[in-house]
Amino acid sequence: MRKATDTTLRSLAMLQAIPAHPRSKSTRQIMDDLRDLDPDFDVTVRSVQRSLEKLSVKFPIASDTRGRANHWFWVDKNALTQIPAMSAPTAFVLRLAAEYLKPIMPPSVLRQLDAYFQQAERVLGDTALGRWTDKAAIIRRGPPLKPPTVRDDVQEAVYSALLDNRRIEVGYRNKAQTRSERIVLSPLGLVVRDGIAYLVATAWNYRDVRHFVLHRMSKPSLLDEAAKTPPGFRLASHVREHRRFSYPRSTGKLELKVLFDADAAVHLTESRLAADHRTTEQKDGRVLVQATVPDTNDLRWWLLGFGSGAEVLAPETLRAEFRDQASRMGATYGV
Amino acid sequence: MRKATDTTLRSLAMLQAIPAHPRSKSTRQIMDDLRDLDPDFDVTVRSVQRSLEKLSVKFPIASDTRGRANHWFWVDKNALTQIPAMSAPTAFVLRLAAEYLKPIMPPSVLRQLDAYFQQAERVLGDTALGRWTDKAAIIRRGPPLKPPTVRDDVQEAVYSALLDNRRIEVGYRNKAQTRSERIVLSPLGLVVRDGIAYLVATAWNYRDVRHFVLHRMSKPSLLDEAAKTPPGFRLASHVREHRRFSYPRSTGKLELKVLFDADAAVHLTESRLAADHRTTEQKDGRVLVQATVPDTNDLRWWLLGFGSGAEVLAPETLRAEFRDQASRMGATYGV
DNA sequence: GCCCCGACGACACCCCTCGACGCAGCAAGG
DNA sequence: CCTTGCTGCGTCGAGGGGTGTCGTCGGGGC
Repeated sequence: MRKATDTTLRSLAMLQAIPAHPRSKSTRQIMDDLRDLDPDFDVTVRSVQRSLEKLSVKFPIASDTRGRANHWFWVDKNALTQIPAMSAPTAFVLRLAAEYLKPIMPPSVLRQLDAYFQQAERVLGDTALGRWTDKAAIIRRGPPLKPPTVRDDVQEAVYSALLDNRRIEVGYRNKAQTRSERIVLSPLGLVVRDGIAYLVATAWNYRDVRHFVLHRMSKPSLLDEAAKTPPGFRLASHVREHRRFSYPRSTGKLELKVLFDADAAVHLTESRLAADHRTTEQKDGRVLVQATVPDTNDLRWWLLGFGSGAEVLAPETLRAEFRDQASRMGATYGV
Repeated sequence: MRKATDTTLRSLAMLQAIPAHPRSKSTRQIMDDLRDLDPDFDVTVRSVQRSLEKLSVKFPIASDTRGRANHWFWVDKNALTQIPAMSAPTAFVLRLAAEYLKPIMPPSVLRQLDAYFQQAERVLGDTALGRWTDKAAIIRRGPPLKPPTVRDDVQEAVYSALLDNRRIEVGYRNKAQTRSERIVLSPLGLVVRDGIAYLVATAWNYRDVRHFVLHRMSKPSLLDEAAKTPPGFRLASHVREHRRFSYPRSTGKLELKVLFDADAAVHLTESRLAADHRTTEQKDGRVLVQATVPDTNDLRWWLLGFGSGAEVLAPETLRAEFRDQASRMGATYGV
């Protein structure tokens, strides 16, 4: 009674229906999922059992007899096969990306992507002649700040809470790390800044939105209550307005005019500050950069970094700020 | 005469053996690859033909008759199925990563990973209740510099050249963008810094190692000659030594002591500058940070960014540099 | 023009998968 | 303790689909 069914396709769907290790699915549930996916996959339970058994020989899946039912799961969650296979250039880019992300993302967050990075490694291992560490380098500005570590269970729980829109209870240490108290949070969003992950949330039944860093959380437990979102809350505008994050100084834009030393200007002849970015070389070798940019604290921080290598000409208010900075620095260093 | 062969497994392997669109493989070659992979996959050419035909009904693969042979390829290179299926947390992290990488990687480079990002989007689209743009935000320091665009063909050719260790001929515009000349390069490595991709290479048969930015290249053509590597060249040490990249000021380390304003210190109580990083609060509210760090230009740039919010105490040589900077800034702004 | 190679249609064979049935074991409920 | 229901698993018969083989066709290469 074999119908015009495609075993290959069904096997593929089955492999995708099986969850990774900590979770698992009963044979029956896999069959149901399959039928939901495509009515053509409607086969006997016996067939599903047989297929699973067969696949388990060649794929790292295993079953666990709990009660009277067999529960299936992927043994090695890093085992990742994909179709089509990853190409060498893609693997290369993935490697670059991994290198990039390492210093700025919490390690436990990145571990989610380990499977991809490892596969990239495998692909390159097969293809490349030389050693790949010797073919690519990533350079970032600034000292290599080490992001604090986030506990795996915390991270997973926070993601689940965000995904399912549920409340979560965690232990939260205060800044001095002296004591920890349990709090119930309604997660609103996640913000990552310079390797530090903040959960934007409301506590208990309060209405005010606060920030909780993930690396001070412990012993998470997901609650079955729905998260309470303050009416009209939007993460994007919250981030834009909150001083801890974006630091906009005004909503307007600045008509920036800065004179850069030849050394410092090398950056800016290649990258662009804004769409209307213009550079003109001066007689004295310095480079005048003009651009319309948002008025933020970060802009000041970035410009200050050049020290005497960058002279702000306009707007006058910004020039005044820099004059002020210069005089205060002179004071602290006793010039 | 059917042996104990598994059609499902072979089909899966076949799908992986087929390359994505611009490239393609003949039926014969697919068969050979299959046999190389696993001797059990040894079947007639006819069977391979049949399987391919069947798979092409359900998968976006197509054939192209060139000469007398059929060449197979993936039509939609964004079609990516993987086993096991991507979990929601992984998709979320991938989204975060994408957001992170967008401003600092050349767009054409990132496009290699589109398939992954799109799949993450698909997974989240199924799972998430709300809109995901409203649940995660990435914040970086500094103004959003726009990286220059790299031509797709250039990028692909450069990667291939690096992977196969072959020479490459490209058109290269000079800095003023006035004229372009053809050069033959032996690629040694790729360096990405702040969104700008540099190909580290030697030109023609010269021995000196130079840097070529990818966004000034055009009309690439891969040559069949092997790349010439200067004896003893290692990208990692090259990057470390070359002043355009890493800017180490000395090989030693600095015993850094800096007083930060309370505002500025918020960063440093969470992230760590080095393993031996210590912070102690002073009576006046400022925070003393002590750490042993590498002696680089970037460190200076980063510290300068805080302006009068950070006072370098030790080492004395660095303090002298900052005093010098302060006086020069005072001069330019006429304090 | 000859020859080789690859695609493809046809066909027979038989392995492999599928559904069906039955039995055993376990959990829950009466 | 027995019954009921569900699941796993062994077995069996059927037939469909995968497989090798052969023959034909057509396009390049020499």
